[in-house]
Amino acid sequence: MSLPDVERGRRLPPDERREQILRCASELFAARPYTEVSVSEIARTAGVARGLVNHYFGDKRGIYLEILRRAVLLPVLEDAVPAGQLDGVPLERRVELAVSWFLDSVEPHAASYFTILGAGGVAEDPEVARILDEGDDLAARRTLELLGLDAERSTSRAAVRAYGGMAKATVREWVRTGALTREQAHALLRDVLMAVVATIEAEASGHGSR
Amino acid sequence: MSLPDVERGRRLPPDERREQILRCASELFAARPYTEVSVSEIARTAGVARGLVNHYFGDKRGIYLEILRRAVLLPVLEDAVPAGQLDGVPLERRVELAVSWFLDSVEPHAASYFTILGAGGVAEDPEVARILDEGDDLAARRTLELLGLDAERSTSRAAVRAYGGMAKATVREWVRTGALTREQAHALLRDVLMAVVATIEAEASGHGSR
DNA sequence: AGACTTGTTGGCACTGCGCCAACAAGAGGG
DNA sequence: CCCTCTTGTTGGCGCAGTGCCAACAAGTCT
Repeated sequence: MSLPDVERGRRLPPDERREQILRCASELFAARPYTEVSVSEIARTAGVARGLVNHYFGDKRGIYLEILRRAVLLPVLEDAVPAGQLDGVPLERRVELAVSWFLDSVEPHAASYFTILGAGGVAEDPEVARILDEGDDLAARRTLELLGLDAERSTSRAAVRAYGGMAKATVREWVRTGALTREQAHALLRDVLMAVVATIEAEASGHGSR
Repeated sequence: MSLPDVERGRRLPPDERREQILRCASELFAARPYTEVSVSEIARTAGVARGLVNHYFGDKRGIYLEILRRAVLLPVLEDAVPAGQLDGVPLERRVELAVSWFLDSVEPHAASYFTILGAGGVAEDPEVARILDEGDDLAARRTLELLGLDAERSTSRAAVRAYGGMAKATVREWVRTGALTREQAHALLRDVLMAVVATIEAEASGHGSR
């Protein structure tokens, strides 16, 4: 499992060391919930003294937050669909694209994603909530842009953020439970996103206010 | 905040004592996340020795699980709509009822609910996951029954469980963030549930298999 | 009132965390 | 090539929180 500790005491440039510890910790947090991963274990895995982890991240929570931040933003940021070449594309096709994009980008990390997010312990921490919200909001903006809707309307974003809750739950049903196939998950998310768009547009035109 | 410790050492029948500790712990867990609540604090609040909490619940996780179980099942079990008197009611009206029922039953506990559950809604502890799944599945069954659909089709339940993810997220946008009004939340959930029903029915008739 | 049941207590041993003073790896000047 | 200075790194200390258990005593039964 662990090699005979590659060269203890070896000096590394701070960035590298930081990154190395972060990688090790990331794997551990992806495999086991927050409380069951000890700082000692992170240090041991990284071949480093316990104190060094605290030195770089201050706090166990600190290193967790950094990992969480990456895990949340990573699927959002990677290969977003270029918004330029979508001018003539009809709404229904855009919805299809949004769903496919989401399922594709989530699939590889899905397993570990839930473990990191689950975090039985610190789930409610306001800082954690902030990071999660940030990720959800960014994803909502991307989605609205891809759909050609106004990403600045706060109620629209709220609706899409809420939709995000279903998107995650659907992935869960697909990847974890296996209760849905990818095709079923896709169909469900597609149909529902169409309904969300319809509701958003009704809200926007019908009541007219921001 | 805390009274001058009502009668220490007083003997109570196990059920009562257990219930009392549970109530105190429940309030604490509703106000602050798991890690930040100590067994000592639970004991102090209940006016009881630390050891007694362990005696009744074995384990800090043990008492948390019991509270979680209640928090998850409570909104599901309370005043479910009597399924008998729904024979002539059209689907759209049933959907309205389902959404109202959900929002009504969740509203009072919403604030503490999210603290106990945590932000993401997905916990990693297998036991925690089991409890959450159980609650979601029960809610999905109730919803399907209320809608007059087959609650035994596993894909239907999966779809409604996924919808539950959006329902929770929507409540979050309404109660916590304030980004949606109750009316907007209602409209959104109603329209989306209609779409989910449509997808379920298409899946059920179109591909026909269980 | 005495003895017995059992709800209750408080301290012990252990684990994991954050901190910090001392250490030494490696670069740079003489 | 050695000495020095910077700073990445170490390991142990004190503390907090947990689970356990043997002693204790409240209340009951005879």
